[in-house]
Amino acid sequence: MDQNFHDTNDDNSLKRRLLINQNKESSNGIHTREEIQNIIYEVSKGSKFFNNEKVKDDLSTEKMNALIQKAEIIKGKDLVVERSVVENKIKELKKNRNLDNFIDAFYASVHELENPELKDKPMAVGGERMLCTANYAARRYGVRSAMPGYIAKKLCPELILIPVNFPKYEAFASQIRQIFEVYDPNFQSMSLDEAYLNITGLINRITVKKNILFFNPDYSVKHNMSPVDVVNEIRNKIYLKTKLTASAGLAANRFLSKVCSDINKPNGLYVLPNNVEAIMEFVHKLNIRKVPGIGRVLEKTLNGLDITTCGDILKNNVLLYKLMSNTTFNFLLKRSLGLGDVEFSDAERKSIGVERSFEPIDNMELMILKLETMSSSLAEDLTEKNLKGLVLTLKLKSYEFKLTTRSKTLSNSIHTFEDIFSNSKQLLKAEFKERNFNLKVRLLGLQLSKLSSVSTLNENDGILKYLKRGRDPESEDYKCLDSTKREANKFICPVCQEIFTTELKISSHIEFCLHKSSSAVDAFPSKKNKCHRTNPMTKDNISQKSIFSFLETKNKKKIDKKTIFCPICNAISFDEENVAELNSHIDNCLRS
DNA sequence: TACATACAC
DNA sequence: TATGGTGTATGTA
Ligand SMILES: [Mg+2]
Ligand SMILES: [Mg+2]
Repeated sequence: MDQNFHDTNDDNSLKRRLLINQNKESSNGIHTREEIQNIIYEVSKGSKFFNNEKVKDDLSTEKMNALIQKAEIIKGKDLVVERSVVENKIKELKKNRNLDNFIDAFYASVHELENPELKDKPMAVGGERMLCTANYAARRYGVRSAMPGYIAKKLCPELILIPVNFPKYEAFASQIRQIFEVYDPNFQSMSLDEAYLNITGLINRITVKKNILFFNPDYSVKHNMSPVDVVNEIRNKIYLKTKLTASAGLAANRFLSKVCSDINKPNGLYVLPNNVEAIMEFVHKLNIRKVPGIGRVLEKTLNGLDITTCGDILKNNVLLYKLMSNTTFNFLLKRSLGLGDVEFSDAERKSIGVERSFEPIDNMELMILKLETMSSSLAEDLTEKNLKGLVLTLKLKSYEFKLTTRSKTLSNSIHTFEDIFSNSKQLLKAEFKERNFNLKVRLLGLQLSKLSSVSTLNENDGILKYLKRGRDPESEDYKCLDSTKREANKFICPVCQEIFTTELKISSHIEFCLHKSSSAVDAFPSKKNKCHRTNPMTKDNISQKSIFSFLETKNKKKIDKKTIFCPICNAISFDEENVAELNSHIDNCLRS
């Protein structure tokens, strides 16, 4: 067990908190981890930032200790029912495991874009106040992205700082995306330097170029390519085109492939075979912090319960079931079984905003000037994306790093500079008054949410006449959708019900969907019941005719519903088809 | 609905 | 001297 989290006397917990991005251990480091930790701690000590981190860390320690106490009580109990509920969940998850997909996670080493002469010298991109990335020579010293440059220099006095050149990185990223597009038109880029590709269909029989499908029934035979061959072909093309190296992970879902892509950095590939034994062995010893979605706080909490690996999660599943929220438990359980989330594409934007840090100011007129600039910038972004928003949020960070947000729902959606500026001024003035005109901030931000589109599209064009446009909250057909979102310009695939934002995208998608089989997806739909994406490219071809009959039956309500009573309280009943709701109820019933 | 917190990149 | 900006999800009241 990690003693650090139980002992706050020498600030070990805080030290670890300050050690951002350091969890990725550098193999041949100059300093030990403890040395790095102490240097950062000593340099930071006493600053406003440090003091705020201390407050937050103490709060999270308190919460963790409360949870540990609760755990002690639970451990003494006989949890027969809970155990069986969890076992059933596991059974269900295992039943739905999908090992048919080949998901590829890429990470491009963009820091290699800088001067080749600097390759062997410690170099970081960014400034004295903040770094974006660092080369491997610098990482050996403990220099990491998201670290202030001046602290990095304490770790590595000879560190060379290179100013960021965003357009340059974007240009290279765009080149790489052009390569990705050929292999998976629905690839997801997570940032400039990271992306996921689903190459399953490519392995089977289909290839795509510029949104046009090419069917190659004997693709894999003709080219004799394995998934690994495809990944290496992509990495090679990236290198030839950009001279950048890329590391990659290949596995059955995004969670696993992402973790894998981190193993052979830089310029390497790690393959996790698509079989249950290999996957279970892999996650058994996987450190929880490596799991996307587990950050420093959840790591600390779980460590407090003696949980450090995904194997520990599985071992303690009944305890976690009682201790964590439903959502968190389901998430953890899935990861401990090597399962990812259902894949979505084209998730709609939910907010758009802008924020800026500056030398702390306490003068309202100066703050209004900042708001003016940001309102203008936000209005520009909204125009570009054709959006308007109903809720305006003002974000303030005090000179002591305390965060506050103030929001209001407007009578109408807004998108112009004038509307944003005047409403943000009102929010700021109200806050000033609220604080008796004592307000000193180092950051201001504006955000619009509850977005809708300004323009409209003709829904009777092309394939759209077969689709439902927008979302009708009254309609049973859209039961799987979140009824709170009612914006226009959503195109819903009639086959798998996936949502798209443009006609082009859905037309392309439907082509895929028409050829999918009924194979299982990775795990089950998330709590929000967003529409899942089945494997779009698999073996069984479905004829055009059968698809349209499928379309028709899809809209018919089911009859002959059976009723099931909650086995715990026996008081509430559910429809047979509403298994998710029943499960959720049982969870709450057991927890209370 | 409003706000805070956690997380990714 | 000095610790980012953009966006999503979730818990709580
Ligand atoms: Mg993590
Ligand atoms: Mg990145």
